Amino acid sequence: MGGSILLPLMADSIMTTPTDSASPIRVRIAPSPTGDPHVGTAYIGLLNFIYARQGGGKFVLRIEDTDRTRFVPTSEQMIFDSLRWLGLAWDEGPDVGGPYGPYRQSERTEIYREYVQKLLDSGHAYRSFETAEELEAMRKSQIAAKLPPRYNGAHRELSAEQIAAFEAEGRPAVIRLKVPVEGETTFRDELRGDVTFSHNNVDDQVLLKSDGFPTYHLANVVDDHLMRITDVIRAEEWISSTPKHVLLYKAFGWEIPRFWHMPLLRNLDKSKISKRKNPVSLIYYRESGFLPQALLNFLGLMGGGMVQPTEQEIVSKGLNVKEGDIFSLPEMLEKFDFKRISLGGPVFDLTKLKWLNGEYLRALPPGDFFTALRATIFSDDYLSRIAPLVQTRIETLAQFGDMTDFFFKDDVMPPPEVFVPKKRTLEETVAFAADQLEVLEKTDFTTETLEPALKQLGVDKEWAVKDNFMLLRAILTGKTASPPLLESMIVFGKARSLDRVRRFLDTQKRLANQKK
RNA sequence: GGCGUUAUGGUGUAACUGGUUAACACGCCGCCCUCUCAAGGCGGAGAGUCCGGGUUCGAGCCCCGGUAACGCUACCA
Repeated sequence: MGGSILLPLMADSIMTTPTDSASPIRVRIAPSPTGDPHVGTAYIGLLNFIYARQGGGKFVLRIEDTDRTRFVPTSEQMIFDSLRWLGLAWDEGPDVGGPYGPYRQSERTEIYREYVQKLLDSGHAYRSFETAEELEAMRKSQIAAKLPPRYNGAHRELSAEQIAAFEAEGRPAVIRLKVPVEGETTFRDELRGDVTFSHNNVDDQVLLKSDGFPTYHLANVVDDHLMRITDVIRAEEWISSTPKHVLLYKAFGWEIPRFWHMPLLRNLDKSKISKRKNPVSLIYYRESGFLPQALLNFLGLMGGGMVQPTEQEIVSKGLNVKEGDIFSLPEMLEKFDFKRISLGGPVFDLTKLKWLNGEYLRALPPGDFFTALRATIFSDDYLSRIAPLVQTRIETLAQFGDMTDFFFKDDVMPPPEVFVPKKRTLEETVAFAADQLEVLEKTDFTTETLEPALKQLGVDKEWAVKDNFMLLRAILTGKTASPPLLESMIVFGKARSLDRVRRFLDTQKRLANQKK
C-alpha cells in the first residue's frame, strides 16, 4: 500500500491522501443487527480481515444499531457467533472491547450529538422541520413532475425566529447536511480511480433523525474518524453516498480515509443478492452443513483477488489444476491481492459452493468427518430436540429415519398433489404460501408466537387451520404426515425453514412461468 | 427520470507493459473405472471478449460514441 511518502507535511493539503505512512492500518466492518447475519457481511468481513492482517493492522467490529425500527435483539449475538464460526476474529468490538469504544452506535449517541452541534455551529448543517408525510408528498410531486426526488432545501436558511416558532409548535426536527449548491466532490476509489459527483446530485442528507439517533452517514464518518479507521472497505452500493461522507470529513476538517468499494454479490439474474433468490443467512449455511473454510474459500473466489498458480507451479508442485480455485484463509492472507479484484458483480452460485464444500468434506480425515457430522447435523443437541417429537409416533427405532428425514435433507420439493388442498387451486395455494412466508419472516420461532400468528393469517385469508398447516407441512417436510409442525419448525430452525419456503415459492414461480 | 458503477462461454475467474487457434475451475454431455451412486481418469460442446467506429503491421487490453445490467436516488443501512 503506497501511502504518501513523497508528500511533505502539508497541513492543509488538497484532501485525499489519507493517513501518513506512519499511521497503522485499521479497518472495520459495521453490520446492522436487523436480522440474520448476512453472507454479504461475511464477504466484506473476509476482505477487511485479510486487509488488516496483510497490513499488520487492526480489524474492528462495530455494531450499527441506529435504526431502532429494524432492530432485532438476538441479531447481534448471531453476528458474533457467525463471524467467529468463520474464523474472522476481530481485534476490537462490543464484546472484546478496545481503546476506541464503545463499539455499539446506540451507546454513542452523545458523541454524535456533540459533533452534529459542531456542524450546526460552523454552518455545515441545519435544522429541518418537515414531517415525514410532508417529505413524502414533496417526493411524490417531484416524481410526478419527472424531477429527481430531492429535499427542496426549504429550511436551509431559516431565521432564528422561524426556528423558534417551529420549536414552540413542538415540531420535531431533523438535522441535515448543508451540501454546497455549486461545485462538485471528487474522491478516489482505490479500485476505480477518481469518482466525481456534482453537488446538484447530492441531497441534503439527514444526519440526525428526529428520534435523536444519527443516520448511517453521520455515525459512520464520526466513528470511522474517532476509531482511526484508515481504509473503508465496503460494498459498492455505498459509492453514491461517498460524496456526502467526504463532505462531512471536510466539514470537520478531518483526514479522509482510503475507500475501497467491493463489487456486490449477485443473484443468478444479476440483481443484488437477496433472500428471495438465494440463501443469504449465515445461520442457514452453518446449519445446512457447510464448512466455514469452504464458505470462506468460495467468498474469496468472488471478485477474484487471488493470484493464480502459474503453469510452472502447477507442474513443479504437482498441483491438481483445480487447486487454483481451492485455497485456505492463510493462503489468502499470503496471496490475496486487492489490486487484482475484478469489478463486475460476481454471481453467488450455490452450485460451485456445494462442489467446493464437497471437496473440503472429502479431504477431511475420516475422524474429522465423523466429528463434523456429530458437531452439526447429528449433534446431541439437535437429535435430543428431535427425539421427543417422534417418541410417541414410532413403533421401532428404525422408523425414526422415515419420520424425520426432512430434518436431515438439503431440500425437499413436494409435488402439487401433496401440497394443494382439495378445494383450492394451485395458484391460490402458492399465493397463500407467500402470505405464510411473510408472516413467518416477522414471527419469532416459539410455540407461543408461531401458532397464533399462523392462525391469524388463516382467519384473515379464510384458510382452514387444517389446510393452512398442511400446506406448510408439505413445503417443509415434503410429506403430509410428520411430527408436530410447529415444534418441528422450531427445531429445524428459522433460517432453514424460511429458506425452504422461499425455494418452494421460487420453484413454483418458475414452473408457472414455464407454462405460460 | 437523474446520478454513479460495471461489461470475457450458463457461472466464477485468467490472459506480463497491445503480439500466435482467448486459458483454468464449476456446471453440462460422452467414455473409462465400478455391484449402485459419488469420487477419480479421459474426451467434448459451449465465448471470438456488450455493440459500432477509430488508432495500430496487430486490440479483450488504447481512444471516441452508443447500449445494457446493476447500484443509489429514505428521518434503512
